[in-house]
Amino acid sequence: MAMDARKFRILQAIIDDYILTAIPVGSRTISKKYETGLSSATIRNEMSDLEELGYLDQPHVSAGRVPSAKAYRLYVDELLRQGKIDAEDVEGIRGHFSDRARQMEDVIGHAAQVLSSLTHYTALVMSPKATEIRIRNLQFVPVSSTSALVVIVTDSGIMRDSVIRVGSDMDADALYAISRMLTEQLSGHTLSQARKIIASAAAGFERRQQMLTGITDLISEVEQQNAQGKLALGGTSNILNFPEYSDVEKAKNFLAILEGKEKLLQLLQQHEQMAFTVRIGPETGIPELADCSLVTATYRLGDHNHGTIGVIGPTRMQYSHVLGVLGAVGEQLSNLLRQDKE
Amino acid sequence: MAMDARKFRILQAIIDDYILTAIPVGSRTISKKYETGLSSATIRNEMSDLEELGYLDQPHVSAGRVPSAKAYRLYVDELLRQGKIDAEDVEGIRGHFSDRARQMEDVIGHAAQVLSSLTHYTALVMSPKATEIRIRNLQFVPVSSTSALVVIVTDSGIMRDSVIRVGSDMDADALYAISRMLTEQLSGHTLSQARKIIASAAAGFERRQQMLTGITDLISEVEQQNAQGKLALGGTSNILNFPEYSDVEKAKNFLAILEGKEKLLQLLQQHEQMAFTVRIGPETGIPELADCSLVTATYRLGDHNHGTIGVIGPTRMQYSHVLGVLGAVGEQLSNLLRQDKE
DNA sequence: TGTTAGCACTCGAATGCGATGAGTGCTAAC
DNA sequence: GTTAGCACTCATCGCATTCGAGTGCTAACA
Repeated sequence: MAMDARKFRILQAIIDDYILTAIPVGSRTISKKYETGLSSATIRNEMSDLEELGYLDQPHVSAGRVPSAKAYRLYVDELLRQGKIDAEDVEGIRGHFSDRARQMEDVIGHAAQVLSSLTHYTALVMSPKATEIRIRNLQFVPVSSTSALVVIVTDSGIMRDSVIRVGSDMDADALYAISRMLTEQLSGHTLSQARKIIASAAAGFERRQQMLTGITDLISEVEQQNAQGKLALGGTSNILNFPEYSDVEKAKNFLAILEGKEKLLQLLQQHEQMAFTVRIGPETGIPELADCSLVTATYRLGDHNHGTIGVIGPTRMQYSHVLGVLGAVGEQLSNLLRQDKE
Repeated sequence: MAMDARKFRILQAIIDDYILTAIPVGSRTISKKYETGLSSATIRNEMSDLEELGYLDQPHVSAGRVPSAKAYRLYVDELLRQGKIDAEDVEGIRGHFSDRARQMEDVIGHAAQVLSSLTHYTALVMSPKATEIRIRNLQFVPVSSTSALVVIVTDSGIMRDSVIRVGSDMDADALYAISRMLTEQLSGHTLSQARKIIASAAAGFERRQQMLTGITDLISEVEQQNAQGKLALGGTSNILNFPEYSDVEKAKNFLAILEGKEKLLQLLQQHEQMAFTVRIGPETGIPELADCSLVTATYRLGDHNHGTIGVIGPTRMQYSHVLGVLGAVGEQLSNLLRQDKE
């Protein structure tokens, strides 16, 4: 016995129904609500087969059937193969982004909000992660007589600043001169190259030791932050809208995972650079998310930089809709950031 | 009939017990667990009086009594009056803060984590809010040929940056010259003064219109952000550990309030500059937090700046402990930031 | 050979009911 | 003023019962 077209149609109907209602679906429901020209008895036989094939589970004998992770996998693969993704009103989504949000951080936070309100699931937005960042400019801004703010601008448009101590003999003009010199030296180099350059130059400037280590520290920080990206969440409490999380214990575990962002970052990083990634239940590799699915998409920012947006919800997720929204939001985000860079 | 010393002692015992167990406390419990030399019958009479006075509620006739908001208020006022606040191991807390966290944002996020893990409630940390900020330095950093990053440093040490467009005729040196000029003009002035100065100067520089509005926009943004402060949360899912929030519907409302931070900010702002503020249940003014309490404390950063830290939990909160932790963390935070400024 | 009607069977969820016991309020005695 | 005693209340628990959605199987049908 193998999977045939009819079995597949019935399975789809079951999944569609279960996604909508979250209650185990019986043979009669399928034969009535979905116009298969088949009686409940026939459906029953097919369902029995589908269960044997591992696509359906039965919570208990007198309940209907529930799709298994394997079933969702098949379902999603088919969606992706056919490109059957809900077309989203891109213009409508653009409206949500109308505000000028300047700081990268605001942008990703905002995107997470939009994404969660459009999908009603929990949204994740990770800031772009560059594979190769080059320094464009480095500048000191006087803060007090003995400290200055170092600002680094990179070609991915990411800026980062930090206060360091400088000698008390450095006035604004001296700082500017150093800024120019360092920019000239470092511009166009990657972060790790820049670190080496400073380290080798340090030999000649014992007096400026503290200042130089401040700069290398900052560069490391930029590298580090960039390596793992910043993560913004939206709609964390949305999960409580779903009956599968009406159990407080489960909800707590879920929320705890969201709070300790490490695992999420790990999860988001291990995806290939595919347009869409769908991880269903056990595929997430996190026991606490065993009955959740994670759908992610990438957006681009220039050639070397890409960020990730995603949605976490129950396995019976409205995949088609979510994929559509992710696609549209990702596109908007790419556009927005492109404009922003200019 | 009025409140006398014995009634008060009994009320305290009831509150203590209820804070610990979360189950309505009966007369027998009090007469046995707490060494009042009184029988349950006497306690019963007193409890009846306390109920009449509005300090106790009775969920139903055959259950014990539960303290009312009014009772907690009395209890907390007494704690504060007597200074009966759990001494906290300040050294231990300092250990949590050992990492050098440079950006203000990291600091407040970190503080929220520490606070929530020490109290097991949900923690709020608001960044310092200055009543009067003066500009210390304003500088442009070239980003591309037509855009630059404006960095504003204020006397409260807060920096904010934003990208603005500049004419293509502005090279690094020209930008530096303008930076110097503007810094000279604006340094020492408050943000609103600075806005006016720029506006009046704009008349002579029609060509630089775009650039100048960019700057005033940024100043407004700093003002705005500063007026309401940044808010970090910690331990949002902690609330689910308490039986009063085992009802998913209530938990959802609570978490939704946390997510839409506006109401929280409002709440945190309306406190006087007192060492501690305790708002119990209805006193929060937010229906969704009707059975929560909010305890806040302030920390200082220089003379004009103060930030707020706080904890939200069920009304039966371990007030004494929370007040102790808030005091200690606030102190640590003040120290940390003082060092940071130097 | 595939489909369907019919029917017995299963088992979770809902309902009803009495027992239990924690806790109260009241009264009367100390 | 305090306390022992007692009747009373009412949420909770355990248990039996009913209800019904859904199944699997068999036999008849196209």
